[in-house]
Amino acid sequence: MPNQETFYITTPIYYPSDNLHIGHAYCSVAADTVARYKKQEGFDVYFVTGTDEHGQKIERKAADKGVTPKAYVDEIVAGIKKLWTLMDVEYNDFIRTTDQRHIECVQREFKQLYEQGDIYKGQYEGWYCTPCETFFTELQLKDGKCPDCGRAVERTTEEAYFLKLSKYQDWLIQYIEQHPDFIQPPSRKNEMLNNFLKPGLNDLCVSRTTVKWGIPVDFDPEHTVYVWMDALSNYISVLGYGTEDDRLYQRYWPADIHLVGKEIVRFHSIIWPIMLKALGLPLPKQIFGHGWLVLDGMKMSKSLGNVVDPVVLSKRYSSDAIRYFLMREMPFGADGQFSYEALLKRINADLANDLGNLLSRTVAMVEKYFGGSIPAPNAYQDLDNSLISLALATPAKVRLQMNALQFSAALVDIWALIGEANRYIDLTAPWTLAKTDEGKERLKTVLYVLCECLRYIAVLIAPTMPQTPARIYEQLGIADASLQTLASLQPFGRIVPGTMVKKGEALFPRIDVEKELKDIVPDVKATKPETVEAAEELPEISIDDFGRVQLCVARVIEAEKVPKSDKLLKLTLSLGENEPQRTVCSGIAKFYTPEEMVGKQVVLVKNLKPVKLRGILSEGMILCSSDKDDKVLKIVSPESGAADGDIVR
RNA sequence: CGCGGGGUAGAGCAGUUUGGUAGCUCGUCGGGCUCAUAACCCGGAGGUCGAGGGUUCAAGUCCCUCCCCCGCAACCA
Repeated sequence: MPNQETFYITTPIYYPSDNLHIGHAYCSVAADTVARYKKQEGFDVYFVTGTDEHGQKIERKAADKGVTPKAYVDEIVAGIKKLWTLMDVEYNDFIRTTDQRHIECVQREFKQLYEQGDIYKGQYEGWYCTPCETFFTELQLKDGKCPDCGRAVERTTEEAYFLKLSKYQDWLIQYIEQHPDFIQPPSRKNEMLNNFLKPGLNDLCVSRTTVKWGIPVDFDPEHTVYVWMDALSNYISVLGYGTEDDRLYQRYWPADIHLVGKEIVRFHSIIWPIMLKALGLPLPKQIFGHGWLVLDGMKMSKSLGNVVDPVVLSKRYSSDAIRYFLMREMPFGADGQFSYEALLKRINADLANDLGNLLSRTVAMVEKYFGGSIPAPNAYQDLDNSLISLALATPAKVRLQMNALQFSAALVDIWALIGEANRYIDLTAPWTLAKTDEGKERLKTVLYVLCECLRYIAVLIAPTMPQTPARIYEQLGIADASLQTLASLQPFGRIVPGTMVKKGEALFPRIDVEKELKDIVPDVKATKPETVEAAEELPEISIDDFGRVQLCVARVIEAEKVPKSDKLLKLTLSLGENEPQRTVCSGIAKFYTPEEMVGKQVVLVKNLKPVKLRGILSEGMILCSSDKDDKVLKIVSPESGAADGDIVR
């Protein structure tokens, strides 16, 4: 055991602000499938999942419910663990960022990095939403407003700690280029290099004073460790890194695979390696970014009301069926379509018709023609040999695909064997053979070969479908565990003749798709809310408030497209003889050409704080009307007769 | 010219590295079989391989140009 090769695989730690949907299940099932496969291959596997429980969103959700954040997440986490049990996701450990072991680990790391100068204290500048008491980055803002409440935000600064990403940038670029397998699939690697690393990294803000629900910086308790530094550390805190008993860490780190969604590849392939490098620790061998399950071409999300609940699905069909579908339907790495129709068709075609029926007809024939006792084969003929050689070749094919995380392709290879076995029955026509004595001798070989193929199939599907193999072995009468391993697939013919089969229930009963679709499918189309959020009403303001906004008439004297921007026009405005001209960038390029803007009179917000947009200083903004979806946009202009510079009120 | 992915039969996809009769699953039509979960097996119909141009004896595959979709980034004062 101590010399056994190890394999450490992780899922992301999920954010328990709500119950998980099928997309999360997809990721965990994939990780579990790999873990099981590697165990089958004889690796000493360690598989970890968990939850990322800190942050404002949870703090607020808990407050809304009138419970403590911990109580709130406890409940969700219990649900998540139940889900994994239900779906046979068999992890070795479940790390919660609220675990004491994790908290201490993060604090130690933080302190070490601070002491060695990789974390320093600076000023964080961001957009602050006062009612929500939250900082947002430029990116998080929605239409320049608070993404949570939709109200205006203001530019503010606070004291914060920063991680020196910039210091390690060149090293990381080189590392990624020298280790082509580090970020997979390759498209993601290119994305990281071109979009983030090569343009240059900004140091990362790793603490907040406004967030309280998090891990305190122990030497400066005003500060809370912020998001990624907290979350990413889970992969080593769960192994006891830095504690007295760090045997797991010693044994399993570095991880073989961090399986993550494509939206967080960035953090795992930039921040995490830099953290580890700074700590002097080895890097994980691979970050694999998988795609999303999309429903009707849209990303699944609560607000769209198109969330698919894995609990409902697993209970209604069987976790094996759902797992099979998830792993079979999408090429891993790319986005995949989810639809109930596709799910049900897969279950019927692949599981009920091909696999289930193959077992059913084989066992039935052994019972009918040989009283349930698997006969000893006679000499193999060409037909037998071609099926046998396919069976023998399949494990290697599967191995190749599984090691590349191509689950779908691996299952296709297994199903090719199933298909050949079904064909074999047709070609050998056992029902005809059974009619003569000579034929019956031949039939012994045919049925033996079929049973043995089914055993192969059961072994090979086990990582994806943990429940089904036992049901196949039971019907085949195979009780010997040593005949249920990958190793037992060499040589062909390990089933002991005389083994008694026993017909059981259908492995996967056929589903009446039409009827089922009517029954189960929540009317996604109907619940897809067109008006997801009604325009939020702003609070009343006084005339004085309004008076603080200085508006005036201005005339466009020059207009040009801002390079590299889809939406911006750079306008030069005249405010009359006595005022200097102003430059304003306006997001109207999709609606107005520069030519048609020149000469137009517009209404300018004169005392707006200037900002740089695309490197151009914009001194004010011009008023426009637009519909809810920003599909229609019209400049607000005074009627003719107004002079440039006139006040608007 | 921001980066990346994609556009192949009604649907979902493979094939593009190393040019050489366009393939798989589902659906559809016809046939076979009766061991089996009305399952299984065989065959047919259905494709200008996003558009245009080029290289070549030969292009889904190589080169150029363009269009469309998606993701990321940027950005909408």
